[in-house]
Amino acid sequence: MDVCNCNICELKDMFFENVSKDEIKYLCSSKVEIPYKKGDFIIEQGSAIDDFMYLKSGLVKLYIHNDDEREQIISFAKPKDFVSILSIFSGNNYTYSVKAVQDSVTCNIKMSEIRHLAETNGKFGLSLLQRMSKVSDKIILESLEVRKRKLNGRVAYILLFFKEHIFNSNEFELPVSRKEIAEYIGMTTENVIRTLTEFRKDKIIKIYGKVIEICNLERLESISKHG
Amino acid sequence: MDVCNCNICELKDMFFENVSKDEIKYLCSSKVEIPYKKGDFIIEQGSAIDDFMYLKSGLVKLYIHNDDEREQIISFAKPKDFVSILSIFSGNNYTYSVKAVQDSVTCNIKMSEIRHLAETNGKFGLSLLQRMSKVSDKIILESLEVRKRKLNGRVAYILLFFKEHIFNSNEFELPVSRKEIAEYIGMTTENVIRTLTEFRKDKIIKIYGKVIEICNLERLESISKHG
DNA sequence: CGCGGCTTTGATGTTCATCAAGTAAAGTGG
DNA sequence: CCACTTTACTTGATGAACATCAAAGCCGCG
Repeated sequence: MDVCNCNICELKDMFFENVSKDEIKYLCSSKVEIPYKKGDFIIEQGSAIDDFMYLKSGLVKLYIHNDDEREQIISFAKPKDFVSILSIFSGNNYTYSVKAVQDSVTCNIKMSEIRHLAETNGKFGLSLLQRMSKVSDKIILESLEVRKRKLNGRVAYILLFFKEHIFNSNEFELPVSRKEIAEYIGMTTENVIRTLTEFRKDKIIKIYGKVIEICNLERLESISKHG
Repeated sequence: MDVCNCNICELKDMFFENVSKDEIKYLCSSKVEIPYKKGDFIIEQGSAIDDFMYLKSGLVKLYIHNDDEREQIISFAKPKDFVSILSIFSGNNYTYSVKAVQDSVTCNIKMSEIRHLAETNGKFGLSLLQRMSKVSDKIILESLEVRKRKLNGRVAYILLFFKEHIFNSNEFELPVSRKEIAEYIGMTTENVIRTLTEFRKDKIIKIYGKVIEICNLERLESISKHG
């Protein structure tokens, strides 16, 4: 697609099916790619919503910064996911922060242009609605999944989440700290560690620092399901 | 607006600003109003998504039916809220159930027509996106609010929720059972009751069966904030 | 090298779910 | 309309699950 100088942009495939070459050109001419290092802020809670952001590579966390220094992780976004989700069509400022947990690259398009395109091209608007809807759904349903589990079930759940949705392997390097796991599943760091240790003692996983190897997948799945 | 035989339909005001009279006529000609009695199913989890539903009056709960007979309440919808939210643009079947907790009336429009209108009228599509986005936001942020609290904070939170968002009064009849409160805030029925009793003993509220009177609003707000 | 953040383990106490048992209220069928 | 069944509500006792506090080792980074 030489209408766009971005050779690996999946946006086209994903939800621009109904967008003409001219429209893609229009969007792409203004798009900006921004690289981030691990730990960099991508979005700071409270800042103005100017861009529509999409993750090209890496891994980021979406989280809320509470008054009492406690952070709550809402969700992780992986390549091809939207980074701008909550609020972007309904508010002027971000209600959450986004930080890179791995080196990442975002693709940014001005919100005004997305809005304009949605207004003038209904099919595009509808695809956008579908995508946004899917993202919100996933977050809400995942949050209910986490909530109904006890601690060990939650830890098993997030390990399987990384295995299945991020790394596709039984062995992987945890991209997040124990503290961040705790902030995602709503528990304390100490208890996350204790649970991991328990899994190790029960020979369900092996732990080499940040690297986790799942040894007994069935047990882990069973714990995730039934506690 | 005599283009529509429905004299109190707020849809027009809310997100049909950019819709022509002909288009409103088109939508309204096919719309159906359905009354429900308290306890009636409005949507059953798993059923096909055919209609876009909007609550005209009453109060409903959106919830997930888990395998183990445990229900998790996702959210309550009040008049002018959308009843169809999750999945409706991204899936074919409902991932949740909706039940009337008070006598209610919904206004239903065929999804195919909403889709068609969104496709042909970009401004309408964009308003719809805004509304849907706002709903998802609210659910996600509320769920984080609940999650970060301890039991007494959660009970205080839901009492304030009813006071502020549903009844606008310090005295109201709880529209839900203790069990349903428990299913919403993720605790057991017994502990919800115990907490209410505690609030009563501390003279923060008065309880007459289903009727709650908030006597010490500041205390209740303080508990909701700081536990 | 030393500081700060992450990790780990243990001890302790609080919070909460579970079990049990009884009362009250509300729907059901004769 | 009343006996009957079911569902909602309430209280207490118990133990499990979990947070908190404390202390120490580890690791990366300036």
